[in-house]
Amino acid sequence: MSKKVRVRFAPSPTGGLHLGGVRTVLFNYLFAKQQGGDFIVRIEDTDQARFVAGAEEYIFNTLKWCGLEPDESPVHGGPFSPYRQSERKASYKLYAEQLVKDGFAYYAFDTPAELEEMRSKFKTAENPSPQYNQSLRDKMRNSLTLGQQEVDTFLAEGVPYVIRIKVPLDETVVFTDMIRGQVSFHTSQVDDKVLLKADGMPTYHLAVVVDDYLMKISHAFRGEEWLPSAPVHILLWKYLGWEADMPQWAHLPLILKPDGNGKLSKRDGDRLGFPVFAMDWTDPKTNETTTGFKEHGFLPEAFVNLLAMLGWNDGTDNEIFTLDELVERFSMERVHKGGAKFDYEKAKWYNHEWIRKLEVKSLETGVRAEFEKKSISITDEVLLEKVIGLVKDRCTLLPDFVQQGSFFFQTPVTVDTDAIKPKWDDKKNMFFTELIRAYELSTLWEVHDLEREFKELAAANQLKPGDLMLPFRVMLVGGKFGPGVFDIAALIGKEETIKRIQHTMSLL
RNA sequence: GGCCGGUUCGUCUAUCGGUUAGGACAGCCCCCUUUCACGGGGCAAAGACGGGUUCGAUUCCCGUACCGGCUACCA
Repeated sequence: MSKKVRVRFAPSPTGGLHLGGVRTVLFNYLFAKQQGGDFIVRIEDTDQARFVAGAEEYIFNTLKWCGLEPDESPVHGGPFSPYRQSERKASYKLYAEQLVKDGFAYYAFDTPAELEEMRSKFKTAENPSPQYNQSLRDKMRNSLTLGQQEVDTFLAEGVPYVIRIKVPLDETVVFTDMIRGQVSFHTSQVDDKVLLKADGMPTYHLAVVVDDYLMKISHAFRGEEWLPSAPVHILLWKYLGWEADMPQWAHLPLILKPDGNGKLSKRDGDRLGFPVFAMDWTDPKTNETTTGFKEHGFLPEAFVNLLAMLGWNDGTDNEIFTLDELVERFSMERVHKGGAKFDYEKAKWYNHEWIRKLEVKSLETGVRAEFEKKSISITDEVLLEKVIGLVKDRCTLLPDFVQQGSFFFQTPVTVDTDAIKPKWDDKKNMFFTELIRAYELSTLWEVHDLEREFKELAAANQLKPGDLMLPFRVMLVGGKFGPGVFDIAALIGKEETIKRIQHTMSLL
């Protein structure tokens, strides 16, 4: 029996969850579920300075909306508690000290000013950013250059220090990435990364390795931006003596800006007018709100679907998948290596397809919420369902339902009489006056009866129905839009239809 | 600058050495629709460049170019 699959998503609560982040969760989830394994969410809140209150809750709300509920997490519990790194703080220090004892790491007492000085001193045109590495560490104040006694004194006196990994001089770190195949780095290019910060918190490098080991993580998926630090992590797995338990790595391609270059950032959304976060996120520090896909009127099914297709496909022409279908079809082998530019038009297309695909019942809650946002309360459940069924094919985003359907629930506030006036004459006036009378007497109020009566009356008045339908439409909905006119009349009822005709005629 | 990664229509992509290089979004045209849409049909649109390997390269190898990532006591 093979080792159980355990995949973790490890967000840091420093803000909202953007597209790339949610896609990483998605792929973690898909792989875990497909393999019958566990999907774990661990919170990496080691960065005190950037930690934002409320961000953790936001992350779990997002996961919930997307339907990606974890098996283990700080809020769901699990056998490897705690799942917050801030609550695991004590153990990281032990492992860091163990590494020092074994000669794989060292104490460094350099102050930020000294580091700054080193960087400017060794900065050259060829090397614009000197690293704290094999050659430079001999010139700094650390337990490699200082005498044992001095180090002990510093430690005893509480002089601030960090623990850095001692990267070997001349080795090649080779590993297999599930997406990229064999990747190798020469250690001369890897710097002595800080493992334990002066505040006693671990850096991501130490924490991710320790936690993945302790939580028995079998597969580690993360964004491609982590590829360069992979050798540090692999060295750590080795130095901690856990090499046999090292997870399989997979570095996911990045999601890029639609225009220009670079990875997609939240600023791009504001700039280009589309959401980049899953849900609205208001940063309590700056009070700035970044809009989300949810609030833009995307369905979670569509959001998950479009994210999955940004970097993966099943090899067929099929582009529409449910979450369950994705779990079934997903394969790491088919995840792309290259980054993908985000295309908002295509994203909207996915939502349109999902609105068409979903049944009226499943759309009801979302549509009702859109109407409520516009202060249109809906009391007639049956009418709502009929309206959704009638207009859903012409809606791309949820707010479109209001545009396409508000006039079913309330009399249009404004009527675009300018669209009628130029061609309005006595003959038409007479026709509509007669139409009101005919409809008043009508006992049947069905679509085809309404249409038949309308056309018969038009013929009797020697008018072309085509010239009359536009005015009729404007009278009923207020403008040149909406589904079939007789469908509308049938749904809003006799009384309301007549009322709207009369009202508009009084304006002409 | 260095290291690592990537490169097929404008965009997302299919292609397991032999194809008229396929699909989708966007664009354009036509049809449907007595509104606006939806929908249907069609058009246009791609293998970065240069070398190899091979009977044959989009596909494999090398180089160049371009793009991206990283180069913090951030993740």
